Amino acid sequence: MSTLQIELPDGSVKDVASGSTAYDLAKGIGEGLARQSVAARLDGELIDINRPLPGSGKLELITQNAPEALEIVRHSCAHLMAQAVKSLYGRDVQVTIGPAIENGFYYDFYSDSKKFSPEDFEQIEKTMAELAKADQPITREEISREEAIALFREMGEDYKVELIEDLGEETVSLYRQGDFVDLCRGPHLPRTGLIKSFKLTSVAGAYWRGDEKNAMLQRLYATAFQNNKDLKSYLNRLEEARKRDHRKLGRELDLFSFNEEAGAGLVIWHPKGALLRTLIEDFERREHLKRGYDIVMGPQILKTELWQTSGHYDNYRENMYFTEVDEQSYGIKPMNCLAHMLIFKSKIRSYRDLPQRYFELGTVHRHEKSGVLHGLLRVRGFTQDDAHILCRPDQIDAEVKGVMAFVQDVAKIFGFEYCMELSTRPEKSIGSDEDWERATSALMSALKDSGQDFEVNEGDGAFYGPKIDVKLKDALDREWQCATIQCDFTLPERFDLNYVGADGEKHRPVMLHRVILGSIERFIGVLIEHYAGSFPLWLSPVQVVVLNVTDNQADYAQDVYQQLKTAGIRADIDLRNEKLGFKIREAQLGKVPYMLVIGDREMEESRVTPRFRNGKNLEPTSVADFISFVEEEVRHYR
RNA sequence: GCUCACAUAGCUCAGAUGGUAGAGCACAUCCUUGGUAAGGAUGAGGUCACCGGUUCAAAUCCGGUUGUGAGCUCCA
Repeated sequence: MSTLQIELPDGSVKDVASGSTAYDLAKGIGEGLARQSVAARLDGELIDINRPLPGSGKLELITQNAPEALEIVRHSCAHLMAQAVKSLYGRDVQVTIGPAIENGFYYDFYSDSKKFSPEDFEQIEKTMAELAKADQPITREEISREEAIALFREMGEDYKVELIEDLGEETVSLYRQGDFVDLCRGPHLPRTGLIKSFKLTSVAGAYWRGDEKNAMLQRLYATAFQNNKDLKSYLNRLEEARKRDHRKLGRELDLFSFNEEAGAGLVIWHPKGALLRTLIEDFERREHLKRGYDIVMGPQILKTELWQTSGHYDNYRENMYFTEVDEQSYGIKPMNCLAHMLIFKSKIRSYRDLPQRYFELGTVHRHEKSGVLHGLLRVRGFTQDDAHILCRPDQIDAEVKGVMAFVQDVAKIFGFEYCMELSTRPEKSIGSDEDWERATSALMSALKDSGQDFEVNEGDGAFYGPKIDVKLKDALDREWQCATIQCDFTLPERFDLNYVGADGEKHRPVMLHRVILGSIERFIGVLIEHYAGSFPLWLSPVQVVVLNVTDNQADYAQDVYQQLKTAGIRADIDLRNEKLGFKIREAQLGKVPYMLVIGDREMEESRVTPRFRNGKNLEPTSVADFISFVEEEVRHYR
């Protein structure tokens, strides 16, 4: 029998007999290690702990608590769930696929008789627990493609048969536990007994292979962890996230609402929400003017012919709203670029005038599919902090970098973590290969120079050009695209934009579309969850509320309130005939940063006692000092 | 758009098997003048999302529409 040379992480090399498993090797080092190991990594590739080592190489044992083990636990748990479902429903349900995902795993089932509902979860979980407790060995085997097809066809698993047929491999691997067998690449845990902490979380529809033309499957979502403590802390985190859901906080803080009669996906901003939005918009105008942008404004509707010129009519029509008056069709704008093009075109431009940076808080309407609407994060009418930069090709680099610096400054002010992605040419697109190539490499080089890590999404660009996306995370760890920088060689062409170069000839400018916050609506949605509704002082719709202890201080409280209002501070006053504790509770629930408590003591000394929303009282202070304090905080975006 | 689920007072929710509705909070009035997260009493509020059907009778059963939620697909 031949031997394999296995190098361990400490650098030592062991000779093992061919046919040995990583488990055997671990056992040779120590019983405890063997028991703790759930898988191994041979030359970077994960393999089962009890699979004969396929060759010589560097071996690393993955122990139960290693981060890589979690994915294996979840994948094996997906099989366990499928086994439980099959044992409960037999041939009424067909298995398809079940991978591990970011916070757990899912398994898609097909059935025309069984409809899963959360009421089924308990029984499935119970069966899973029994199967786990039985500590069934999980074994791997390799069989030929024909044998596998015959096997799954015999079992009535049509989806598995289709998978194998499309796989194009001569042999496939199967995993068995008890009477359950699944087509799988692995790796898996050696025994079901290693699965200890799991919970089904939801059921939803999903298309077979993600294609809406295919059959609708039922997806059971679940999660699994290495121990109950981790599972519990994950479930708590979900609970916390639900508490800061912007849809819930939006109602509780009276920021905005939606109305069935007005229409889905159309935000109705209440006074406090509209004020918050105004604060953000004012911030945006200041920041843009500071950075050399010009504020412009375009109309809400433009003739349909113009949308044909731009290509939107051909590529984006199904998302647009149209209206007709006096036999003239108009498109309600889904993007702001058209008017900006017309501004550029309104006179002859010299190369010396470039770049032109047109900024607009542009309200757009897009007919999003009904099923995708989601609070403020996905709506049909929204306002973008949109700008179009028209520049010479040699200016692209500097402009893209300028935008990225802008994004970074703003993300810092709001305290967001973000990640960047580069999206390349999609199938449905306009423009020449050369233009796409040029635009893509311009964005790529700006990204590389910025030193930011980024991912590349092939084929995910806009139809008119490649883009850099910046994504922020919401409370449920979902990523939302906010900032985006899109390079566009096409629209200037279509609109025949040009400028006079140093050589006296006409040249084509390049256009950059970019947003910093993206949609103000979406940004505010993410912002609400980010701050859990407790906005920093500079953004709080109500910054200060004046609270009197008894009617006796009403006049003085009014006077304080007036001083605050005069100083431009967003103040409220609560003179109601209620106890101080009650007023504080209300201000607290309203997440007002500062409460100014005024009783007889304060009145006599012409002072106020500020209370911060974390419950801490500040020293009694004069109104003038408090005002300067607030102004200083606001100046620093705190 | 697709799958599944849901829609009862401003909000959060009760209302087996069909017999025209209830709680807490919020709101109003009165009492209470109380120093850091809920003082007390009384009262007002709903054509049970909308349209149609079954039935002697529908919040309850059926169909459709609208809206919402979880996903899928698609996007700021």
